[in-house]
Amino acid sequence: MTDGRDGTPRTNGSDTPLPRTFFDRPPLDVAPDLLGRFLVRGTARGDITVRLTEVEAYAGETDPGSHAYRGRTRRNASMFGPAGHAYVYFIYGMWWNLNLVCGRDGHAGGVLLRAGEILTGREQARERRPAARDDAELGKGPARLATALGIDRDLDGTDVCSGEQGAPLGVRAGRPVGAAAISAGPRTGVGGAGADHPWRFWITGDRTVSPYRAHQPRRRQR
DNA sequence: CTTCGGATCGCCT
DNA sequence: GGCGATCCGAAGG
Repeated sequence: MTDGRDGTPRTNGSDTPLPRTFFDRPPLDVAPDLLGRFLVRGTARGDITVRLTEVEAYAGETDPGSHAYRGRTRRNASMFGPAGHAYVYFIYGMWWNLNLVCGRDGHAGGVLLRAGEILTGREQARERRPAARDDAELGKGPARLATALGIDRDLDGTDVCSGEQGAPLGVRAGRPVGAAAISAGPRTGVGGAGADHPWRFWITGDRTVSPYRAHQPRRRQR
C-alpha cells in the first residue's frame, strides 16, 4: 500500500506480508493477533485495504460451532486444507462470509473476519454497499465486509500469504493491537456446546465493530 | 431506540 | 424438509 496521496511507500512495515507461519497456530492464538492487521483485496479496479477490528475463532473438528465439526464436505473443504488460505462460504441464501484457515496441518481451524475499517478503495466498497449509511457501516458485520470487498465463491481456497502484488487477497502486518485494547466474548449468533466460551475478539470501542447478537433458536412455525 | 418478518439457497438430517 | 457463523426495511414504543 502507498500513503494514498503521493504514492510514497510507507516505511513503518505495515505493508509487510504476514508469513505463513503466522497462521500455523491454533485459531484462539491467531484470532486476537489479527486485530489491527490489514487485509488487502486486489481487484481490477485497484486495492481495497481493511483494518481488521472484529474476528471469531472456530476450532475445527472438536468445535460444535464450527462447520468442520461434522467432518469434511465439499463446502468446508478449504478448512481442511493448508493454513494461510481463505475459506469462503455462502450463508442464508444471499451472503458470503470470509474466514482465514489456521492451525497445524490436519486441523481444520479458522478465523471468521467479522468486521473492519475500510482504509483504501472506499469508492468500490460504497458501490457494493449502497445501504451503508456511513463509512463505519461498510464492513460492520461478516457479510457486509465480504460484500464490500467483492468476495464470493471464486475466492474460496485463495492463498492469502503469497505476498505478490496484485494478488486477489493478502494479509499484511498492519498495526497490531496490544492486549489492553482487545475485548473478548461469546461468538455472535452461535449456539450449542461451548457457546459461552470467549471466542470472539474485537478492538474495544471501535466504531466498525458489529453489535452482539445472542443465538436465537428459531421459533417453531404455527 | 427495539423488535420483527422476509429474502433466498445449499447443506445436512 | 429444516435451518443457518445475516442483513435490511418497516413497524411499534
